Amino acid sequence: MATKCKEYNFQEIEPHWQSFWDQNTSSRAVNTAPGPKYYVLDMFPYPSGAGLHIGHPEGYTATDILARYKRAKGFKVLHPIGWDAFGLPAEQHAIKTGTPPAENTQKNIANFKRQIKALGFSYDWDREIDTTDPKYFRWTQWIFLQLFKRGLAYVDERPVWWCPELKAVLANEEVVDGKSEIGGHPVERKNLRQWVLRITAYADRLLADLKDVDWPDSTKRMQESWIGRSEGAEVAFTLENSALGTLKVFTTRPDTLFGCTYMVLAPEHPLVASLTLDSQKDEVSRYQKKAASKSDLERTDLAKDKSGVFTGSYAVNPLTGLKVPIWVADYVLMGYGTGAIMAVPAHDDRDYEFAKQYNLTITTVVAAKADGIFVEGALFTETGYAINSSNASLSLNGLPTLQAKEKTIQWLEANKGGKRTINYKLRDWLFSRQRYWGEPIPIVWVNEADYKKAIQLRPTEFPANPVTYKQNNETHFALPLPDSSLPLVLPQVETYLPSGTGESPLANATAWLEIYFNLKTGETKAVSQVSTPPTDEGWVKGRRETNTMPQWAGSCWYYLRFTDPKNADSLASADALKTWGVPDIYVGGAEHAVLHLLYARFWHKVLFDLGVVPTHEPFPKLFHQGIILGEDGVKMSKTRGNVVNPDTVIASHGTDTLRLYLMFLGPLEDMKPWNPRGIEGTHRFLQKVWRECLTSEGDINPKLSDSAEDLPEIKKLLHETIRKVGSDLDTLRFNTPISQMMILVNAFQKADHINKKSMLAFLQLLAPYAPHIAEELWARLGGVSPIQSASWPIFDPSAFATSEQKLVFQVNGKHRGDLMVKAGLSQDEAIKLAGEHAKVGPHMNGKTITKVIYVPGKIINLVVT
RNA sequence: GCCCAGGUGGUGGAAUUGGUAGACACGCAGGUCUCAGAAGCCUGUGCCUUAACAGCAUGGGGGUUCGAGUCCCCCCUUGGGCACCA
Repeated sequence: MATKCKEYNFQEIEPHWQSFWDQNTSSRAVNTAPGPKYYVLDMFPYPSGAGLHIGHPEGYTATDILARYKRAKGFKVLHPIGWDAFGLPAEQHAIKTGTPPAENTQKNIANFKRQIKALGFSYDWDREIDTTDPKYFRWTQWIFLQLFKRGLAYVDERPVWWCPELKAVLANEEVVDGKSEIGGHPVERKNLRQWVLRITAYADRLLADLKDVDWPDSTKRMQESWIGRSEGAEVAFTLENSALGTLKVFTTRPDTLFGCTYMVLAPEHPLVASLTLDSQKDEVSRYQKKAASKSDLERTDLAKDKSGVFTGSYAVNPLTGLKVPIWVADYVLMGYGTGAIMAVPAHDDRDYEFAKQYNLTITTVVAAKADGIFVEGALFTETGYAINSSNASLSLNGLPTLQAKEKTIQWLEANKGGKRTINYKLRDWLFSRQRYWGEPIPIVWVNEADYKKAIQLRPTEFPANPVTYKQNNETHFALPLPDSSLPLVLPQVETYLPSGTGESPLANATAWLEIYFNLKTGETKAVSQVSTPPTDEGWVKGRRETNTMPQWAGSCWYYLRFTDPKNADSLASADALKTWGVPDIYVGGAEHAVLHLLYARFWHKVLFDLGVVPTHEPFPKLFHQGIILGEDGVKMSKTRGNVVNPDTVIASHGTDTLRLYLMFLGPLEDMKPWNPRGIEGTHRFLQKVWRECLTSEGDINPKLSDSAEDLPEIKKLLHETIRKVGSDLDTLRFNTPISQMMILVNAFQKADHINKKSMLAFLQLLAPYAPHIAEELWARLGGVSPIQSASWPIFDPSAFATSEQKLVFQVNGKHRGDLMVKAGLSQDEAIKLAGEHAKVGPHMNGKTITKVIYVPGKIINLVVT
């Protein structure tokens, strides 16, 4: 039932239809519904305390348009939303106020939900998910255990930001200019025990499978360079002190091995201590200390000047047999390759710069041309031809770089001096946070004897190699919780402040932390509440993991949960996954181009290997909406005071106007400034639509006729509009259909009568963009609600045919005039008309036509001299 | 430094992929209606000059073509990403 508004009263109309859609479950996705499926997904938001800003509804409007369009086209549509609700701000708020983060998070979710509902998005609210809900994160924990079982999760000492003053580990964003964000205290790097996921094991597949997804090229390229695959060789250099074994390096240019005149170790390299001669000890350890105090950022920031110290030791170049000095320098990173390099100063900028600084030998072994002419001691980093590169058993001279590489690798492999290797920039994923507000990691630490007992009882749940760490000479073994004891929920704590030892606040939740654990049943008892330890078989004593998961965890698989959000037996049923699969389109900001999308792909591939999901990629098609800038052309921010709140716009102009305007602003993918004045244009458009349908008394406009045929121009325009709206939506162009609809309505306005069916068809085209007004007018003109259940209009190509076409005249390529001509005009007739044309003729007078280019119905170009 | 995407009126943007540059809208100016205003409607609006024609114009310069915003080369510039990855 429509409202009875006389004027376009959006404040009445919008809530009215929102509750109608709610009651009619218009946007519910039904697994068993007929028709092809269409799964359209937004990147779900983090429900911050600040509420929605105008950037959220931009992407959400686009996906809502697609959802409504596809429903009208007969698809069964899955269009869900949820909350990525673990996160640092909630924790910081909890520390400040003492309110449990869960409480504040729920408050923020309620506010986000209210705002999103006011925008009229057709989400299936029955499928709403919340990553902090134990029913949800039970499966996040389950996936973690699958990773653990497959040896893809391990613990390692990793450096984190540590603030001695606050006695807390800080996240990157909590460190500003080397000081803690809170209080401005100095921070340092400190090694702490961390969980790490072995994403590098999937590096090759994460790279190769990019070819199978339809993503923006820039995003693919970012992932490619993040993974950073490079081919080369590992070369083992014999050390002068043979007791120390060999020094292994990675190089992408094995062909330049003859030109290696020194070597460099990263300051953290394990061989530094043993390679440093006594005479150099002081200098080297001073250098190491200096390097350690610098953060990664500083080390790369101060990259202009190279620095390093000589260890006093030498290695032997396997090809030249010459002694090469071994240096320590922080331009070599421990985290990449082997943490040591062979330096070829003649053919690498960094080595060249370093060699110049410390007067090291520079030997040229590659020349630009095959004739071997080169400038001694110059830098040449490109590929070319090998020179000065031969010994008794190998000669590369004259070979182009590519072949020289191959030949060197073969020689190395034959002489056991090295091997072909592939290296990745990608590092394993640091997966733990020393925080309260995250998914608890479902691990209990036990001693070796108890671990062995556990393996006997539950042999399938353990990785091939136990995950352990050592503390105070005691080795702790990671014992996974059995499935039956998930979810492992967060305990209530008295304070959300960090424990002070570098562990999370969970380290203070003694009753939760120190437990007796039954290996068979998963049952637990708090040590503090048991006077005598249980002695029955299966009980062991353990300490829970105090780290929690990072915020990425919950967002790594949420798109799967939407297919079956209430399932208590699995993360989603095979049937639901088969019905809905993965999103047909995924829309979100480009700021997640690397991390979220890479992590989600990694988990998806693991789940694929486990047989849980049927596809090897989670997001076959991805689209990034651009950022909406403030009125001043700068990114919106509270401090600048240029933030636009959707609530304000909805109150003043209505959500239909807002949605339409967000799309009208420009291509979805572009970065574009918000212009508060422009919104009037789309609002006027909707008012014009209203007036064309209804009189000022709210009755059907008498110019709408049940019987009278439209004029051919109107008919043509309507069908062109049907075609354009459809084809543009299919190619994700959301701005141009609006212009076309405006052109149509301008024509409606000028016509003295319109066939009512034409107006109804137009309302269907408008409905995905401005669903409330379209629904209202549709009902007032006698349509059956909801409008999306009426099948999408089909355009009739015969309506495009006209007897007259506009022909453009050009003389020597310059536009000189145009004329409506009959269809099928011959070239000779066209030339004749050109000569007679008042504006075209004079340009031809007294000249000879030497060439004619005629595109019938479009253009004729006369070349004259 | 390297990689990527852009640069079109006063403003946001359009241009069927080599065929009328500036659609559609904002803004502005004039008109109509009105006692007056608002809303609506009509007209105009790239630049320069003009009575008019013409000329110029898609960041700049060159090229290909009958014809270039669109294709090619060089340069400038804005934004994004990476950054001692051997």
